[in-house]
Amino acid sequence: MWIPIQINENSAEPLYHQIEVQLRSLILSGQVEEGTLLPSIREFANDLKCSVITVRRVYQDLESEGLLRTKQGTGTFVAKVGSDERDRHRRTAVVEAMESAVDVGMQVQCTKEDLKAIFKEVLDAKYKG
Amino acid sequence: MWIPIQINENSAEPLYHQIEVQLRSLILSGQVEEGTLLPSIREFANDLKCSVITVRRVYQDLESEGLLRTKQGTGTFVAKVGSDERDRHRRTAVVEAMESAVDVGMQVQCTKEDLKAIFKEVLDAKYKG
DNA sequence: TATACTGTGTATAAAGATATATACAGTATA
DNA sequence: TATACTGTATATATCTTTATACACAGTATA
Repeated sequence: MWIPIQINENSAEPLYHQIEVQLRSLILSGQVEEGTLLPSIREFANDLKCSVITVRRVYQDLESEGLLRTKQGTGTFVAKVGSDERDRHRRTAVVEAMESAVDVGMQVQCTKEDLKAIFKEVLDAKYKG
Repeated sequence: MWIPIQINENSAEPLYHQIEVQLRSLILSGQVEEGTLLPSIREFANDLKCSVITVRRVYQDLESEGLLRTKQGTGTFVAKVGSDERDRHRRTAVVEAMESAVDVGMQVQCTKEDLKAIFKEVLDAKYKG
C-alpha cells in the first residue's frame, strides 16, 4: 500500500505533524478506505526518510483519535469513519488553508484584485494536468 | 511602536518562527520603515504573551539576516532594505501561501470549481471591511 | 507439533530544538 | 551618580526526533 505524503523539509512544522495532517486528510477524505492495512512502520519510515519512531507516533496519535486500529504483530488498519465527519473535514481543511493564504496577502498589503490574480495563476498552474 | 503580530496558538509552527515570518514580512513590505525603533524585548514579549527570550531570538535571527540592527542599552532598529528585495518578497510570500492552500484542496479531491468557490467566499469575508 | 524465520509493534535512552525564568551588563538621562 | 531603561548570558524544562534493543504474531517446514 503506497500512501502519498509530501514532506516539506524547509517547513518549521514538525515532521510528525506534517505526516499526521496529511494521513488524517487521506482517511477523512475517503482516499484510503476503511479496513486498509497501512504500510508497516518500518516500510513507511523508509519511504518518508524518517525514523520508525516518528511513524509510530503518527499511528499512535491517529489511533487515539479513533481513525486507526493497530494490532501488534499484524499491522495498522484504517478504522471506520462517519460520513458526516468526512464531509465536515473536507471543507474545513481547505477553508482554513485558504484563510491563512489570504491572511498572508493582507499582511503584505495586497489588494483584493492582487490576490485574485495570484490565486488564478496558482490554480491554473496546479490544475493544468 | 505597536507591531501587529498574530499568534496562532493551535499551530504546530514554533512561536519564534511565527513571529519571525510576520515581522520579516512587515519590514520587507515596507510597513515598518527603516530606522524605526522596535519595542524593547520586554515590551514586545508582554504584548505577545511570550517570553523575553523568544523575542530576543527573533531579533537576533533577523539581525543576522541584516534586517535589524541592535545596540545594547538602546534598543533594536529596522535596517535599510533594498527596494528590489522588497518587491521580490511581497510576491513570493503570497504565492507560496496560495500554493499550499491549493495543495490542501487537491489532496482532499476538490475540483477547480470547488476551490474557486471557497476562495471567493474567504476573500469576500476577509475584505468586507 | 516443534522450531526457526520473518514480519509486526513496543520500550528505553539520548541528542537536538524550543521556550521559560532569573540574574547579569551596558546605556541614557534626570 | 542614581536610576530606570536597554540587551545579554546561564540554567532548566519540555517537545521533537532519533538509535538501539526487545517482545509479540504469522508462516513455512522438518
